[in-house]
Amino acid sequence: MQSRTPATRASGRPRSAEADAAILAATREALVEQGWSKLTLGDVATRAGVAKTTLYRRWAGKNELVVDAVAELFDELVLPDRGSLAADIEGVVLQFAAILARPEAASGLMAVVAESTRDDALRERIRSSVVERQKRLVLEGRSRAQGRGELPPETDPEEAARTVDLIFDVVAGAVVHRTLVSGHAADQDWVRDFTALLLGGLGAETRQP
Amino acid sequence: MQSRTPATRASGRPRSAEADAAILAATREALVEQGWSKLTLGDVATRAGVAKTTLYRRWAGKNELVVDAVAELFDELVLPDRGSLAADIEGVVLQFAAILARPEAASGLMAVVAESTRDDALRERIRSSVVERQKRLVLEGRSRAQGRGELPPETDPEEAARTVDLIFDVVAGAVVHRTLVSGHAADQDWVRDFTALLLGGLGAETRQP
Amino acid sequence: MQSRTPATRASGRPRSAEADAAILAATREALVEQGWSKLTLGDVATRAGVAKTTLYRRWAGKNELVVDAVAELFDELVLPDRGSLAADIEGVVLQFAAILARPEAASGLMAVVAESTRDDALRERIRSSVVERQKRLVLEGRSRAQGRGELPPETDPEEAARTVDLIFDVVAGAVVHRTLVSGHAADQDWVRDFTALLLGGLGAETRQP
Amino acid sequence: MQSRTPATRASGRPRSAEADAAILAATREALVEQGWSKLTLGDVATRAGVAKTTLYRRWAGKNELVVDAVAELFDELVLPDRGSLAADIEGVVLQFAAILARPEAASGLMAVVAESTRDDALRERIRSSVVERQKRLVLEGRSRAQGRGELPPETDPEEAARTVDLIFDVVAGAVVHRTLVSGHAADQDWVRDFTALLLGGLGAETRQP
DNA sequence: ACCTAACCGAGACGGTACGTCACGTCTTTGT
DNA sequence: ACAAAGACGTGACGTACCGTCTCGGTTAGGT
Repeated sequence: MQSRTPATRASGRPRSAEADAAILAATREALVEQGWSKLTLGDVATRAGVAKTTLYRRWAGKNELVVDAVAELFDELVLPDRGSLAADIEGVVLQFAAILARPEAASGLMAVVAESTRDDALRERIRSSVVERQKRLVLEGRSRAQGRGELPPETDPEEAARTVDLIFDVVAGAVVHRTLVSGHAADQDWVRDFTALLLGGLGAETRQP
Repeated sequence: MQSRTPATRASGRPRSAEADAAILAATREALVEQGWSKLTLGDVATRAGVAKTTLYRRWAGKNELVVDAVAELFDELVLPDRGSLAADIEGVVLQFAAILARPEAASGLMAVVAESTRDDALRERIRSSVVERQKRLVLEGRSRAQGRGELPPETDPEEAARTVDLIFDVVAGAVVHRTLVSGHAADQDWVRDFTALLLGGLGAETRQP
Repeated sequence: MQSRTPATRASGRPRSAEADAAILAATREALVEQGWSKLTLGDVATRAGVAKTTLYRRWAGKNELVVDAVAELFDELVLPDRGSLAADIEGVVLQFAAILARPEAASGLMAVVAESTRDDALRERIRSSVVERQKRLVLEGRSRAQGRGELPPETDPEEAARTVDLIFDVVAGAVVHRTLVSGHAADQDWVRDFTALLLGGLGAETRQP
Repeated sequence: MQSRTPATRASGRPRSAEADAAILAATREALVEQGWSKLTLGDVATRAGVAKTTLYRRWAGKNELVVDAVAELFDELVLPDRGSLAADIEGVVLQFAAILARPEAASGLMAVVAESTRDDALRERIRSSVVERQKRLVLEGRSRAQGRGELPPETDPEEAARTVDLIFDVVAGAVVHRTLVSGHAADQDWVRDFTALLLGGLGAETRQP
């Protein structure tokens, strides 16, 4: 995790860069083993081979640390090109569901969302580093579908933005609710049903004046 | 709350009935003022005019207490009869959004959902006392729409159940995501867009078996 | 145990006589198993097959209960007639040491003595039901020794009383200290040495007015 | 108090030296005001201007703390040189009685002795830090008396040790019993009588083969 | 043969203190 | 100059007993 060059002595502060990665990895590891509420910063520091002070020097607290640790997980999402809008959506929703099914994501993400209801800065941090960052997938999917002729080009840019937001709320919300609240896996069958509903709704919506 | 069996002889001093109500009210009050993470059971006990031990005698911990306190909030949901399925859905979704916008609901609910990712009993408690309990609204709405001829009578009961679950995941999930993650109110306009998407999707789904 | 006044009308159900004995026995049992500091009145009540209320109706608290429970132990002391004052003393001191070596006596007695340093009523209760009650042994021993001609008849009654008190303090104190503080058994050898010292001291004292 | 080994590397912030003294002083203060059974470690910590955790970091519990707090009291004992063995003994016994008459000593000491009947480590702690530590007085008194010719030089070292122990049990035990159980002060008169008895006994004992 | 008052068991109640844990801050020493 | 180690004040935790208070039910007098 930290020893890369055991030959060269590390005088000064060569540590800084590695420490960040080690801490975030340790945070995810601790989330898996203990879950949000039993995760302690002291334990994270120990796992990362770092002093507690070092940790506090870089993050304000548990919330901020976990947001950063969890946000990295979502960067692995990619929009597959399966030939049709429906298939593309199904693919990315399944990936999203797979990430959410991982204990470090589920436990950590919901907890910081809960905290963010009383902490605007935290909500903004979540929005920008988790949500907004993945909106690229919706945009990319739409433009690809437009290229295929499955969707008409948007006319009103403002309404288009509203639709992106709506889709995001529906997709992310439904998968989260299915996985965490209903307690069932968002598996192939469910994703197919859900995608059908979503596409049907979008079609209907776009058809209406 | 949990006593089901008056069959067992009631020996000794009976539990105070008022205490339960006072504790749940105090819990909601504390949720509003402090939020989940700063809510302490000692404080709740004090607010309720009750000893900490009394509280622990009835609830296993913070999680269970908050589930019960929050669950009561959702009992006030009613399905309005506005003449059309779309209007009915808009009405109940707006009510749901209004409850979620209340700080005691948002903070508490998300937190216990986060906790429930590592505690199956807690998830089940949430499901049965919050989610399942409100599924009545979907059922009632559907049967009313069927009466009006807006929806065909279901043929396959199993598929019908799956659809109810799907609707619930989509509605609850979308509203929660909109309110808590995106950080925008689920207002009239948004609800209208969302309802249109949902109904369109359902129509499309039922049309193409 | 303490009811002296049958003057007050005895209406209603009378107190169970068996309960008293059961409670005191249970107290001693609990003292053996848990020791003073871990002895709880709830546990004593359970052992005695009695409700906590019954116990509190009869004793003011742990201290008073333990004094009564322990006091009974010392009633089995008898002054043996072994033919000489020295032998008599050795006999009774050995008996006393044997009682003190029992865990219910040691743990309980020292604890209530400690408590009695801040509670005059408790000290008086200890004095009257434990100490004063056994002073009979000193008196009996002295009169027997006088009968044998080993001790002269007392001339000054006040001084005689003072001597009895002194003997009691020395005997009881020394055995307690040997057993509990020094942590050694007050065995045959020690008792012989101690008795020699005591008798020598008494002889010397009475010789030199 | 307990740290003896500077051999172990001293890393991290060292323990506050002042805290130890403040805690022991606060303990004695609380013993005076509340007595053993109402003394709480939380209160001691508050009085000492120290956190409860600091206290628990250094002492295992109430018992150990009180032993250390009380032990310091006995360090002020000195053997006066009054010219004769009897006078020396009277002097030191009076000092001992004066210490025992102080509420912090009486309440605390008896209580830990009571506890020690079920805790060998505690008894050993009491023995070594209270009892054994003051045995110096007996040794010094004897050697001084031997210098004066009041006592013969000991011949059998083993018997001499036994005698020291016996004297200690008799002196300490008698004073404690007089003070705490009989409830009378160990005043000048009583000490004179007691010393006479003790010296007479020792003389008689040493005279005997 | 009832009354009826005091007893009894059970167990919930408002409290207090416990001993532990994690927090976030602050000294130290070492490199 | 910064990092590790770890002690510090703070405050909540969940538990254990305390001594009191209902409860429903029992048990002996006194009438």
